[in-house]
Amino acid sequence: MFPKKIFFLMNQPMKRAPGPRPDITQSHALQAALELLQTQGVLAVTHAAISRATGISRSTIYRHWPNLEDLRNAAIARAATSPNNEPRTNGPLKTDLTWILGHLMTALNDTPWGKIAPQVIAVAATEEHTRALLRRWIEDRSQDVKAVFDAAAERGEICENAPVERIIEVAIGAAYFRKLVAGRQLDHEWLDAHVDMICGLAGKLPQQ
Amino acid sequence: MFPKKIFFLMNQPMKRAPGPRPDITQSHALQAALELLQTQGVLAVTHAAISRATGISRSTIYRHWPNLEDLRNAAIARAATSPNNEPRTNGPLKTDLTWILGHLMTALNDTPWGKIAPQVIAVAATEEHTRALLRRWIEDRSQDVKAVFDAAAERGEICENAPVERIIEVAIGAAYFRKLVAGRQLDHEWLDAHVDMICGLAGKLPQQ
DNA sequence: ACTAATTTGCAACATTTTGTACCATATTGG
DNA sequence: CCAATATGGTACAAAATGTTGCAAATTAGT
Repeated sequence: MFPKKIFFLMNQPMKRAPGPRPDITQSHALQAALELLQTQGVLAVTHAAISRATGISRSTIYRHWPNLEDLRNAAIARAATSPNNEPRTNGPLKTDLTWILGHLMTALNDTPWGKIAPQVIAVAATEEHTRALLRRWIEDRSQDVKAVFDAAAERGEICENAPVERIIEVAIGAAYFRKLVAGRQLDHEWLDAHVDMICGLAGKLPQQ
Repeated sequence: MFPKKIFFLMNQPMKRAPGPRPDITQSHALQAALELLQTQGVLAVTHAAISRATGISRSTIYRHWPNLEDLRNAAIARAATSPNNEPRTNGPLKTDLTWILGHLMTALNDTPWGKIAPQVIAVAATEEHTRALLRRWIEDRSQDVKAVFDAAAERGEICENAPVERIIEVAIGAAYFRKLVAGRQLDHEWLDAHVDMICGLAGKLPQQ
């Protein structure tokens, strides 16, 4: 509030700055966009559709996002907000991996991201911002897993020359593929077997 | 030609069956659709766009595919025609795997499928035919890899209780993820390391 | 060559989607 | 109460999306 007084002293007429009203609108509209994205794909995310779903007038939606691309990007950006799942790095590798990959499993099973990711990946092929967003998401998840491996290495639990980067790629990639491409289920049985597999990779395989 | 004579003998007036002209049109149009799909995504595949690209009149395109969904499905179906890459099952596991996963790599790097797959995966989320198509493609690739593993098992090269299904999922899934989601490159260096990794999984890992 | 069947291109039109402009009203901070 | 902004509504423009009817070109069979 105070900074406004500074402006008040300037010679410019300088609008007296009536605070913007709390934009429940934007939040409400994006929520609807998110649901459309999940249930009917990117193509369904439309100014008109959101207007119908929320009761907010079409012209208002246009004011917030002047064109389709902006609107869809906004919806996607909202969906891609990473849930910060702090990796645990105390226990043995297997325990830590189960924890962090369990989080990944949950994200794919029970959050909007799981349903939206395919759409995001497709849009990323032709749209710059979405590509950056996706890259960021992947990077974040990779870092989580890497932290686990680094800690394990510190404790001497894994082979020195294990190709950690590749192993991370496999650990995350297999989950993505199974769930999003092949359409198969991620459950605890899968998780246990997957973690075992990954642990096996890190422990042995002398690079040959 | 002869069967028509049979119809000629029937009492019905029965159209005299002038053969349809060779539909270069359909083929030409789909080719353009494919290119649009690759370069600009599903959204760009439009009757008007194809008309502009090919010179074929808009109404003709509409005659072949009465609406957008049909048109896009046709373009996708054309892209998803599997190149039948006969797996080799003679040599040692490592050699066979390099062969078949090399084919997968090539498909993702150098064929339309590599660029289109993300679009297909996204559409599959809401469209039945596309989902079936994708499922089929995955199934075909999995069978190729499975044939290699089965032969290796026959020769006693892999562990009895190795989780072959999961290993296949990892072998293919990692490639997909690396290329299509993470946007990283698939090259021979990657292939060699990947095959080593997969071989390691099949050979050891006594299930614990 | 002639005929019948079919495909194509063209133009005109209807409908929906997408986007813009303006104005009256409601809401907000001071 | 005032000034500034957000909203809702209507009207409109432009493009995308389909539809229809007709003349011309193409094709297979006779």
